[in-house]
Amino acid sequence: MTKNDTIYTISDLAQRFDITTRTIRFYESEGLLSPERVGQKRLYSPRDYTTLKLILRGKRLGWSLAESRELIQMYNPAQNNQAQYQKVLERVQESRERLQHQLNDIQVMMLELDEHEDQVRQAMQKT
Amino acid sequence: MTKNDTIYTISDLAQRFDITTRTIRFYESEGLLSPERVGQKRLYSPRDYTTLKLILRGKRLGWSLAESRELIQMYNPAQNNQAQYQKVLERVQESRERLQHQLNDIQVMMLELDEHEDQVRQAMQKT
DNA sequence: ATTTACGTTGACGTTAACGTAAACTTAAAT
DNA sequence: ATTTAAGTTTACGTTAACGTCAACGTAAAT
Repeated sequence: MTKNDTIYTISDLAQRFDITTRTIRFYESEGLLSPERVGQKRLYSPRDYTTLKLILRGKRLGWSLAESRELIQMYNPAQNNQAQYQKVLERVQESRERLQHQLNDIQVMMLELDEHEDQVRQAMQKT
Repeated sequence: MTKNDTIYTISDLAQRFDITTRTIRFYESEGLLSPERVGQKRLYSPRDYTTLKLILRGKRLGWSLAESRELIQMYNPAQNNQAQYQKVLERVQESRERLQHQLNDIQVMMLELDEHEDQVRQAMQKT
């Protein structure tokens, strides 16, 4: 078991993900991140890094911060009994279904783009 | 060439798409729809119907109304010269790339869900 | 004739997701 | 010792995408 103990400052993360520090602090205030503190300063772990990556991926798919928070909590190993585990599995399934729906929407959109490109090309010929 | 001349009232559309009439009027005010008028009343064509479907599909993918408006204009046959056609083709390509990126994000998310489900199931076993 | 149902145009309110600016602290560099 | 750079909290501002009235028009049903 190797432990990756890289540590990021807030501006580190801001640069890497091309967002502002304000955004990162906002996510924390919304309960999506909880970095360590050394005095006043925030210090971010690799775990925080991947959490942030997850949030931004969610944003690109139109997920709200509230939805991403659900996802994050789902990934957090805070469960211990069977009932909790079962709930997590249900949440996983719900997320999968949402993604599947989005995937379908994308395919439809792509088909429409294909058709339209054909039409445009034909119209170009006739000129 | 068969012509589908079905006509919808605003509440027709609202029911079918499970949105409010306010939303439909708002989309019009934002330049996404432009229904016919009979007196004061708005009347929607099959074309308006598919436009609305496109808008809502976009929303499920996190597209802004401004982005959907671009799409809609792209689909509108208002172009006539080669330069215009060429621009449309470029727009089509940009949309495709965005969709492709989103599709990739979805696949990554799904893989992570798979992995996590495995982990949860293993943890359940050990109990 | 008057409910009733559906439509219209303002206009102000709300929420999510930050932006922006002020006032202050702390650590490193000159 | 004091700039300089990065960080902090607090608070008000902004934008997109509608929600929620209010006040009114119109057409069909009783």
